[in-house]
Amino acid sequence: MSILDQFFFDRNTLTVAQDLIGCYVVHHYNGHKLIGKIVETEAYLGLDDPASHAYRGKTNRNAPMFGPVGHAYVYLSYGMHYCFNTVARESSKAAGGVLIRAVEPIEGIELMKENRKISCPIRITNGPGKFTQAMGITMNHKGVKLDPSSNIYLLSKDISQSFQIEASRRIGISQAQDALWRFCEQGNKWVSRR
DNA sequence: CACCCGATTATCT
DNA sequence: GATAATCGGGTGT
Repeated sequence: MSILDQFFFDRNTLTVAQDLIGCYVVHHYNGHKLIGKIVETEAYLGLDDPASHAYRGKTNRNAPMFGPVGHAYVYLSYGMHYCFNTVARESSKAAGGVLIRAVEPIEGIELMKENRKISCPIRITNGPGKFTQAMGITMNHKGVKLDPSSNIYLLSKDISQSFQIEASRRIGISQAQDALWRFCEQGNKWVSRR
């Protein structure tokens, strides 16, 4: 497995969103190593995607989506939950990112459970605000480079693993609802809805 | 399982 | 004042 670098993220946002399925989020956190396998993503484009935070241009909130690829865009959702995106787009585009919607816990599950303060095991990481809370991702990560020097980074998928990717409509949006820009590992029980 | 609703705050109208 | 890339607890079927 190798660290995903700028060359991985410097591609079409939809391509990256699909390629991220099966890859790993690693967070070195309070002396622990937390790892989750990505099982669900959504692509958000730039000025051409009405559902994207970047649609109306650059603001203080969405600035990372217009910044260098391979960095994190974290925002506060509904006043209480953090959502984590990787900035990804081809160089001709102004903005773009991939929302990580769900991961499968791989390492550090006990700490993830503590962070979530919830008993139902499947609900630890099966949603965009759930997995960030489980893995200790906060607004402190907004704009940081995804690299071991930042304590948060992504690893490539295990090529010995085989799975199908399913495309569907993005969840929770009121604009551009027909685009099939949500990608899930088919049949994985950690996907946010079944 | 389905639907309903309150929590809580940055951003936009 | 309304909305939002959400979540969990409640009630009813």
